[in-house]
Amino acid sequence: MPTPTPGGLPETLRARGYRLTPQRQMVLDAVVELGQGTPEEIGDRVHGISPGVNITTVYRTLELLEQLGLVRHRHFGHGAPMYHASDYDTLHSVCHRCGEVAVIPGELLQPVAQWLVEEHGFALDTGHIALAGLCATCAGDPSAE
Amino acid sequence: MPTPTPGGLPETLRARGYRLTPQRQMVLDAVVELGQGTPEEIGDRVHGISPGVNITTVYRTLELLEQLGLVRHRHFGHGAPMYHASDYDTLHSVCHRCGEVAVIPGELLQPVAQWLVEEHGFALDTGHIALAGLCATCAGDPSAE
DNA sequence: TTCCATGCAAAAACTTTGCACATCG
DNA sequence: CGATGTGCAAAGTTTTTGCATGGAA
Repeated sequence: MPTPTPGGLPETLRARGYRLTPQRQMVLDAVVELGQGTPEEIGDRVHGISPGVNITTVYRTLELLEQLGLVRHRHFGHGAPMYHASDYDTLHSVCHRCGEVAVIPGELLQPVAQWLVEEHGFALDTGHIALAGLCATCAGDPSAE
Repeated sequence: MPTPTPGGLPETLRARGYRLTPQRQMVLDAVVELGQGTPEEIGDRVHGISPGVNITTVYRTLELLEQLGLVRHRHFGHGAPMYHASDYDTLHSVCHRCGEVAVIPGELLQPVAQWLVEEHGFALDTGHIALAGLCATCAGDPSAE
């Protein structure tokens, strides 16, 4: 679901004394266009436009963009983190077994979030982790590999 | 909270045609005694008893024990997975910022679990991931590093 | 005695770091 | 022009794999 590129990158960077570079713009664009992706996937996408961009730069840029609040990352349990634009902040479920990912309504965790704040002062970050378990297929068919 | 060592390892292994080895017993013991730990932590503990045991064996054994249902692992968002005995299956919250971990009642996710099964046939595994967010300290004090 | 399991070494996957050159402002 | 950013190469982590030897049954 590629959302239009946010216009705020140049301003956001300058406001904090950072420079606007083509690489930074391309990485942000890639994240937005992909919806979400691992650093490697984002790098691959950037390479499609500018093959010279180094994966190191992708890592450094993602870190910077996250600091600036433009992107965030989340973990699906295993492997590399998934980066996504800050506005694409959805709750997911992942299947342990086959890796299937589904988007689920974040409001589902609303009561949990409320309990955590009230009891522990803990501010739940709904989008940061995916709920793990077994998808319908894997749960119903324990034999398959 | 070290629980007494479960007695079932030899039987469980034999029942599936696996052999009982000192390494397997030591790894399981270490997991139980630690409550939970990363493969490295578990390896370190085993080394305290038998320095020759290779970390490779720890990885392979944890995988086997998980397959046998004797241990499970969970992710705290970042870094290495935490292995724990199957009966130590609790829900946790982790702070993004300082890493603080708290145990929280698993029943909190009961409604979420129910919704997931009914709507998607998805069997939520409550203990597998920790809920991420900011602890009271970090949430209230955004300046600190 | 016969496989299964282990140790060791090397590779793989993912990230980080150091440094000289390039480039934004 | 000067400070920041990038590419490149190398190293760091964590985990996996291949293979010959060792050990449980």
